[in-house]
Amino acid sequence: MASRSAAVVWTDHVNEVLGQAGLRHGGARQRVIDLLADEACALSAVEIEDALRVHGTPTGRASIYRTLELLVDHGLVERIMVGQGLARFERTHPEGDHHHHLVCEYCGRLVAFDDPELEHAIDSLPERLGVRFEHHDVVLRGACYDCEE
Amino acid sequence: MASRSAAVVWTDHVNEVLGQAGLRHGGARQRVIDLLADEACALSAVEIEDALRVHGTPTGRASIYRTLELLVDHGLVERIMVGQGLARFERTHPEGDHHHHLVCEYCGRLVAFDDPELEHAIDSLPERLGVRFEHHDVVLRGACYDCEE
DNA sequence: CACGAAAATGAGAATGAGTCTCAGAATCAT
DNA sequence: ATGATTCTGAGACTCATTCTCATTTTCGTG
Repeated sequence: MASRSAAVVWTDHVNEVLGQAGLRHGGARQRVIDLLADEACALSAVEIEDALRVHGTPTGRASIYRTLELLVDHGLVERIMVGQGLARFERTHPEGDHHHHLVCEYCGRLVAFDDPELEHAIDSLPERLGVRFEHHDVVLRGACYDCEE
Repeated sequence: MASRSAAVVWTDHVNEVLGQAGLRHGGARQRVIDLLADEACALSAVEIEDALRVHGTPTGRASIYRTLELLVDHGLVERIMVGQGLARFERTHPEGDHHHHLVCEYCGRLVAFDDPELEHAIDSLPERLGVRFEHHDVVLRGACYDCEE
């Protein structure tokens, strides 16, 4: 059996989760899902709106935001606050691996990284501090590889 | 010699740093500084604007944002992005100690915490990943002590 | 297949934090 | 006291995001 691409795996997973949640199909939602499936990097809602318009299928802003919120609520997409009131959205792996981001202050790019030591420090925080939390954002602001002088 | 309060120490430090930077005095700026000195918890720009108006000294929004940016640039105040495009501002200790925040998703409160293991993991990130960064935000979203069920 | 209740959609108005402009007021070295 | 420079603030503006509500689509059921 040929191995299927990560995009297809993710799309199937999304449709399964949303189907189990009792949601109906809809054109706008599927368009956003398909776009996120094809894009590896994090998109903003505005970029999604523009991409769909350019692709020839203008889609209402409200539907885009609704879909993104729905996907975030179901853990299918991660919302990354990159500052200045702008959010970017990126599909998550069904396996639940986790990574963080560096926002380059020079070129604006978003660089994902993964660090077991950091992850361990965060995971063990609840017991050390006695707090409970569902989500955590770690955003570094600095220079990406290309913008190092 | 009587020990002076943290607020006074901070205010003196701010005025010294700004004086060395060759800035002149100004009423609006001093009002924002005094308010931040008296408030231990993180304030948003809107809260500062409201507090000054209620205190009987309405202050222009532009001056408030200018002052906050100035203080952040000089490392005297920390900008905390609590999500939804809202920033909160909190004075830093001159000694440069560092802490992070938990945003309570139930009551909206901001709880500061301090954790050496997490701090170490972050501090050692640049050499492990080969990136350079100036700032980092760690924001947890969950339940504060009071909102635990 | 047709019906209709419930869900999805989208155009555009509304919101709200933050930014910008620019004319007038305040500061301070001389 | 002077005047170059800095500070201030009213309000217009930006722009991502949210809201409204009338219309369209979906899909289980008769």
